[in-house]
Amino acid sequence: MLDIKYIRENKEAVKKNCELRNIKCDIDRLLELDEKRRKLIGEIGEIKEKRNELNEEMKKVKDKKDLIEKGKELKENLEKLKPELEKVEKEWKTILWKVPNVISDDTPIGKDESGNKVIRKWGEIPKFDFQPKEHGQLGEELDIIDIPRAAKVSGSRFNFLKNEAALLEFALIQHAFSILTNEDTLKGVIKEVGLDVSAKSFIPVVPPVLIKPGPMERMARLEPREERYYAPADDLYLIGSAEHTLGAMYMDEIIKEEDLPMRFIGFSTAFRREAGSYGKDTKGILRVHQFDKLEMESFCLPENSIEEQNFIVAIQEYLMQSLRLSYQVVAICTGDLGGPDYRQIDIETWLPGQNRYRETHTSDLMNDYQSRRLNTKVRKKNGKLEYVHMNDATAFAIGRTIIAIIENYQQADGSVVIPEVLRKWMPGNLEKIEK
RNA sequence: GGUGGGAUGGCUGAGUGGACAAAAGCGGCAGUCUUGAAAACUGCAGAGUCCGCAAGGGCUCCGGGGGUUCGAAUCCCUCUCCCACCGCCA
Repeated sequence: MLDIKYIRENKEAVKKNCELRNIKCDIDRLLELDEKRRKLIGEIGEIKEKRNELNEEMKKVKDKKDLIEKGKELKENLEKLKPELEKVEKEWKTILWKVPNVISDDTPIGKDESGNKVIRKWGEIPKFDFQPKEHGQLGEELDIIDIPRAAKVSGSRFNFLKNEAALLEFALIQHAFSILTNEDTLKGVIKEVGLDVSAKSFIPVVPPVLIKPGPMERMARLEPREERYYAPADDLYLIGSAEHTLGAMYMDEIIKEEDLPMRFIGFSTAFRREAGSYGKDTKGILRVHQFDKLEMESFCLPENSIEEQNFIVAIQEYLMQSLRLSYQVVAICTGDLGGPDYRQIDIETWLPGQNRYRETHTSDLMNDYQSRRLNTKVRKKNGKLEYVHMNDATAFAIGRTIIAIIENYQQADGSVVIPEVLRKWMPGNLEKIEK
């Protein structure tokens, strides 16, 4: 959420920001409620002040009868105002939590995803001297992806990853962990793109995949609720990304400045209901209810957060380059940005089976939007407290990365070559997936 | 699932109806001493929110919510989490 003081002082800018982002938010109503709220807080404060004075007197006096009467009267007045404040505050908070984040200067203005801007491309679009197949077909022919049987036992949009596909998943995990936990490798990445950030390595984590509604809401990730799997018997949600539990890890905590940046690389399954995406990407495993993902989460000082995101994107690119997959880096425009985002950058990877780029990575810079809700702060060296800035980003969405590998590395004979860097993580240094 | 014990500031921990924003210790910051550091000594230090240009002042906060009372860290109810033991279990 935004600082209410900021909204008070920048009413028009906040309104315009909502418009740019296609998010409906009644800012006038919010400020009207804000005024009421402050007035009530003042009135209640005055009554309580009187009550406290009365209590002081009470200690000195022997005959307390009159004072107790006075106290009762104050109590009555107080009881009248309390529910009023509660009501106002509830609506106030509901609107306040809906107000989207401000945006970075370099976020493109646009209505919808058509306004997104390609910032750069890497790699050649591969040319085949045969008709390249889609991953679904390849997966079936090679007996590495089984969708029909998954449909039988779990329903649509599920899959069994088998044989080399299952092994590829673990190879990708090992590959990513070996890079992100190695400070020297990270130093190399920083040097190559000329950034000025710490090379501190990422802490590997396997986080919980169920989360309580409170922390989920404070991550600004509970909505859209219809997108979440929910276990009512225990009042828990299944996470849609490791970000949800990783980001909430330090809620209600104060981090020391010298411990920042704090970087995590989490591995977890991600669960998505994909409500409202009927008929979209129904072939293959591009859009599924359950997939495994490696996710980066970073907490840093406010002044470093843009550079931190640039670093994170550089890591994403390094990972994709290591697999020799062609991609484009896309700056997401105002109309397509997630509500909590200050700046969002996606990576889209070339999929020969679809003959186009598809999203494989996203990188969200939230600034203090989440940390203000989560109450995650940093104690600066001068003793002052500030909200930390938070970044989250995909390292590998494993399903989609496997799609990219098998489609880009397919051969005329229907086999798939395994990217060189992954072979050492495959049993027997496997080079090729064959029928 | 059962029984018992807990949750107090950055940390440890005292506090069982008005004296308590809360002892003490550790840690932090500043100073004295020192060539410098350590030690010792002295002093300063919670967070949130509201009013105010500011100086300053008010209110709230002792795990969360509710209640009793003129008044609650303290009494009652409830929830959550933690610890110990038992049971079950990968």
